[in-house]
Amino acid sequence: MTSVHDEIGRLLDDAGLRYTPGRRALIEVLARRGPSTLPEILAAAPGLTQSSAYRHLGELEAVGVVQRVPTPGDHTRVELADGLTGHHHHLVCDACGAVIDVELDTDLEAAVETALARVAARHAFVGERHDIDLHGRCRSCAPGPSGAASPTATRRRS
Amino acid sequence: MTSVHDEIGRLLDDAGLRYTPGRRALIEVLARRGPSTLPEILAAAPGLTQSSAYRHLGELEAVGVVQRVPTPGDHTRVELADGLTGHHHHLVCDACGAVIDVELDTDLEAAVETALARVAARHAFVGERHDIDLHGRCRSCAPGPSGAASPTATRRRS
DNA sequence: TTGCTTGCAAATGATTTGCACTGCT
DNA sequence: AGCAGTGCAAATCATTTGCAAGCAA
Repeated sequence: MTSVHDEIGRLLDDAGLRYTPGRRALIEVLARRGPSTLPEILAAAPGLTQSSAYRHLGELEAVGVVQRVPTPGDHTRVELADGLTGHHHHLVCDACGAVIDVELDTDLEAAVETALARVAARHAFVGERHDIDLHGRCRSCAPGPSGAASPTATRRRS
Repeated sequence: MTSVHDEIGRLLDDAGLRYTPGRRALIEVLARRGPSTLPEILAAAPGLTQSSAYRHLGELEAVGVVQRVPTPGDHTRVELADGLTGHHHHLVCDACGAVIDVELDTDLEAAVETALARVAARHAFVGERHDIDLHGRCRSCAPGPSGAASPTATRRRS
């Protein structure tokens, strides 16, 4: 596989940036764990500094390699951009902040796309990308049987 | 109209809170302007203090009267909860942060709901509420003819 | 060498909170 | 009296940024 790395390398290069080991480490963490917060990224990538990680995310977002995932909680969550991983949506746990990637039926996507285009036009709004996410409780945070275990944390300051 | 205010008053009362003029002012601003940031709320509601406004939003959110709207930018945007205004979605301008409320076709909503329920089940996820939003450029921020005017501001720190 | 990288420490700025006081009930 | 509301000022904490040193082209 001419893997995603080549693609990323090219995107960075086009912007006059280098695909350094630091950035690569960050990307690999995102590829491995999916939507993550900065603390999570730092924990998964020993050697990365907080400031550098933030800086990298900013650059990578600008270049279109990573994108923010809207979630509750104090930390911004980021993931590899749709363009690299394929279009998908999210199941967001409002209790622990966890995010699960999911894909929807093509026909449905098309229907949503069409409907949004219609309302957008009505407001002279130029649409670029749609988000669809389901908020609720993940397996670990849901009440009842299954996992009454400990949520992965990440709540608001209380 | 037994207006939304009664409903809100009841919700607050159930939580042992009072529907004070300060809270009412905040609600009225949201009802009037739709999704707003705290600075916008303060500007529209003379007499409200920043700390009180933040506190009110926290309580009102907990009681289910207001909800956060996921948007880019530094300030959290809030609006009256779906339960009070009717289910709707958003057109989010990534340039100025403006948010426009829109409603989608009932059939489409149902289809999305069904599809999400299916994937949620697959992940033992308990869904509660779905969000659908279209990101792009609002009339004022879109390039080209129409309004090459000044965006309503509100960007990231740059 | 010229410019992109980065670590460290200091700065920013949105949001939260402690405390004291006012006002319902 | 007893508890909720609220302003003010101080505290927090995620995120950003200045600066100086390291490295690749």
